[in-house]
Amino acid sequence: MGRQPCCDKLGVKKGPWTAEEDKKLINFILTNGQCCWRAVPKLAGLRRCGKSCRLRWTNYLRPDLKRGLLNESEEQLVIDLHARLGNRWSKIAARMPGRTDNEIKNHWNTHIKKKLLKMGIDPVTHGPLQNKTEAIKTSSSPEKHLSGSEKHHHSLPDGSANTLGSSVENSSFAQSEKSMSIDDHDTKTLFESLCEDEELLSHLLNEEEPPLIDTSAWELSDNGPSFHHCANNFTAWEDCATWLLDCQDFGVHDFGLDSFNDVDINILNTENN
DNA sequence: AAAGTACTCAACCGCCGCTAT
DNA sequence: TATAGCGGCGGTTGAGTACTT
Repeated sequence: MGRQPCCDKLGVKKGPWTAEEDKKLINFILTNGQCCWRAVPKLAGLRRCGKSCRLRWTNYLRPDLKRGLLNESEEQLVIDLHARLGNRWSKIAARMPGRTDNEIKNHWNTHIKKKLLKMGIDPVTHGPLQNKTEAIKTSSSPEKHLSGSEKHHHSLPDGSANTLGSSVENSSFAQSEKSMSIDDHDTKTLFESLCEDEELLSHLLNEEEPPLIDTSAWELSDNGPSFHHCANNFTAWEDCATWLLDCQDFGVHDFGLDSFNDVDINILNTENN
């Protein structure tokens, strides 16, 4: 015998989440932390599959998420990581604090892919386009067209490997520096440190599991509290929940935290009243 | 102003590796 | 050891929105 089914498929709600459902999920996770997702719907009083709850939380409700479009330097980082890792969006997202795999995947498909094609770069191989129409047809899944080491050292048509360094020198990155905001600068610093980190670089090139980004160093704003406990470690959820509730009193934006949108803030306000 | 088209992105689907039973 | 659920992942879909004609 195997395990018990994760959820009763009958009576499970699908489709967009309501504010009420979000509220229940947020409250539950802030109170109990991330436990087994299978149990979450029942315990939180949601008629959702555990999988759906996990997705909603990780892609939308998580307080450490950045919001808004990726800036130019983030885009460049995605392009570069994609050149190394292919469509492994979760791996790419792991190197971009505050961004989700889904978000990066969407952005790749809707913005970056087109941008690269426009620039005459094949989004699959990250080399010069040989045949634009062919590239468009096959751009969805790099790994399917590459095998073994090619996955990690996407060869250019001329046989030379597309290296991290070559992307740094890439003109679009240089251009992006000119119009860089403070946020851009932070990401650029991250990107540069990535390039300078020999150990990480070798991990990337060898497809080993790279050293995890030290999320303890994350600072969401100069003035506000950092997310030391919440970012990737949910063992201190009581602290996290307390801090989130504190945010209501001071105003979330005062902390430089735009992670919660208006709906989220309303939810917290309602809960507090 | 209305209709048609293109775009965006949240959410679902199905697969895979791991693991509990 | 076999079976089946869980968690996670990448691919895809479709409703809502923006833009164009």
